[in-house]
Amino acid sequence: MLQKRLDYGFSGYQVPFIPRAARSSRKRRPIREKAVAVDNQLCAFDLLATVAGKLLEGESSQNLPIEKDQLGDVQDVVMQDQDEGTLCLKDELCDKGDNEVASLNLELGLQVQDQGCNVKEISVPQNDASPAPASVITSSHCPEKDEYLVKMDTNDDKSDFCSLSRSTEGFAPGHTDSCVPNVNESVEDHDGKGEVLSGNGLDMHCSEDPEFFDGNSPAVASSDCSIKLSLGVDHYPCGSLSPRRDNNVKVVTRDDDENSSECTQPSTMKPARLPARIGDRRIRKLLASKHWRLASKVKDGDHSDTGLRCIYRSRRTGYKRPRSQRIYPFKKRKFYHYSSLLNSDVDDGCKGNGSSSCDAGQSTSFASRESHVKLRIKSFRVPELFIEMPETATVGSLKRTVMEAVTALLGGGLRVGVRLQGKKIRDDNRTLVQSGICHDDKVESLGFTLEPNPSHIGTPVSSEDNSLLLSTDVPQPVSRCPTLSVNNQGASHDHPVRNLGNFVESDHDSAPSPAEITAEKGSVDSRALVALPEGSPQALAVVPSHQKSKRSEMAQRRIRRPFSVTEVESLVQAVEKLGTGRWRDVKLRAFDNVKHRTYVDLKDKWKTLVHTARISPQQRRGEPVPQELLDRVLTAHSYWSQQQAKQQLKQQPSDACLLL
DNA sequence: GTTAGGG
DNA sequence: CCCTAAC
Repeated sequence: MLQKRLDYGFSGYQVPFIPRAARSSRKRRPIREKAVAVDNQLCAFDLLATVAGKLLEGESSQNLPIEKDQLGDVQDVVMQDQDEGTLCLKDELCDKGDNEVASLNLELGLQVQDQGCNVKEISVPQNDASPAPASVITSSHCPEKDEYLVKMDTNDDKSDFCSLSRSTEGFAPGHTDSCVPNVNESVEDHDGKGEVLSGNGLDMHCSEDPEFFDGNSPAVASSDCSIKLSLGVDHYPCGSLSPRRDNNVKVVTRDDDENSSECTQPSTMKPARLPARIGDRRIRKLLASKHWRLASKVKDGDHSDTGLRCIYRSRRTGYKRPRSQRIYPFKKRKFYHYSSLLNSDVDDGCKGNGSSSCDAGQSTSFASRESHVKLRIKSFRVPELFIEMPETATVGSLKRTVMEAVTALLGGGLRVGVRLQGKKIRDDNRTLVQSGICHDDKVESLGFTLEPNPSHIGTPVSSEDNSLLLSTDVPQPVSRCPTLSVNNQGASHDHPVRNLGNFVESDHDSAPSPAEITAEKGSVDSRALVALPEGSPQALAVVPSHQKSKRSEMAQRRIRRPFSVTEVESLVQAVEKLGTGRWRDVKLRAFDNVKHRTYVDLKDKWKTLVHTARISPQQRRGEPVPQELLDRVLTAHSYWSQQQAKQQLKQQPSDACLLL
């Protein structure tokens, strides 16, 4: 049966939780128009592209000028009226009545090297709670003409999946203007009418209705790989698309942890060759389980777009969390735009045919002839970024921050993982044939993931500019724009007990680093790349987008700041002295100058320390705490527990007396 | 505002 | 870390 991919909404790279300008201010500039212009004229070079491209050329991102036209979408939303770093975020972005959050949208073409690797999409999941690592989802059975085909010699065990041949592209320029598919239509298509979402069937149109894009109307979009085409690079005519469109990487924001593939612009890039991260900014992913939970309820209950909802559900059986509420017109537009392109191209292929026939054609076309394996990387998923900045930060710094966040993410030690039928292929020396990556049936379940590179994890991050610290807890425009104050390192108080001097700058130490992000994502990467089984309903990705402001309405969750060993040491020492139950004193004693550690935090930490000390070392996670410390924890805990018991025993009699 | 404990 | 009850 024909599967179609219905995707909803995310065709952009979003950096959530940056307060967005209020509607009023947004109106000042016709975002939509601008976005369209940018889209159609293809003049908005991806920031990402810029980063990656420049980086590939050896330039330091620090010196990367972010031109306006390169940041089309970003500035449309956030950087209004700004002239390089003079506008206060606070003024324009934070102190607004509506709680909407801004989204930095990076979505442009990535014009990197001509590597022949087909990166169809980079999606940035929104949901941090789903630590889905970057992932590449590939599918080889149904390349469209605008895709790159990964062609590999099955005997070449040294093959880099990026060094592959690529197919030509053939975008019809005329399609660039039509981008919004009719939702219902798409739904029907998916329902198995076997009609390929293409040219006519996919009569997309650009809706100029802002509301349409405002996240209130679910929309659909792209054809999935399930649309079978006969393969072969040769089949496809050279693209007439503008050069800019070529080698396009789409950055898509997603907040689900589900694997999904999306058809977007073909592109090339060298994911693994990006330089090391820029580590001096705090980037952090936000864990907000409760928010998501809440949003989830809303999603399930409030959506009346039945059709879409159905699809949504059927598509995402393992769905756990709501997608982003922050969907913006331009993003969708672009997305649809891409979709239409792709879909229209499908026409030329085996239109309306089931997958089987095409698959067969494919397998014979290359496998038997050249013993090559052609892979199509349908989607790259890059972990989401959360950025937090002080409201007083300048727009210029915001730009730099975003730049660095993206750079850090892309360049910060990502490696490629290969999965076949859900199983990780670890042996790099095996040939494709040996690994079973040679028959199309297998290739279908082949997936690539962008995984955190172990060698990069733990890269120390330091910041010399506190005003630019990135962190994650800023959904709320004003209330919590963190005051990342510069800790006065020299201000050691004359406390009776040592006030861990190194805690003073603990904002640095414990602030999340890009490495942390990747690490966290990686911890769950096993789910990240499950190749989409053909015909599986998950080919659909329709996302309701109503919960737009649900999250922003809630107080944001603080960033997670794991206790360092030093902090634990200090905590233990204080508790040994003061005992449990006097957390305020503990705080004052040992963490007085550490703002982000409240006495509740200390109490919680002690709780977990006790627990940690009781479990086997194998069960422990995170930075290992020296056993010596854990022993002290247990000792102190038991001691003070006894003391408390005694206290109560003492009081008991008196209480009895009082009662009498 | 603190403390304690569940989530 | 969050949330809350209880103090």
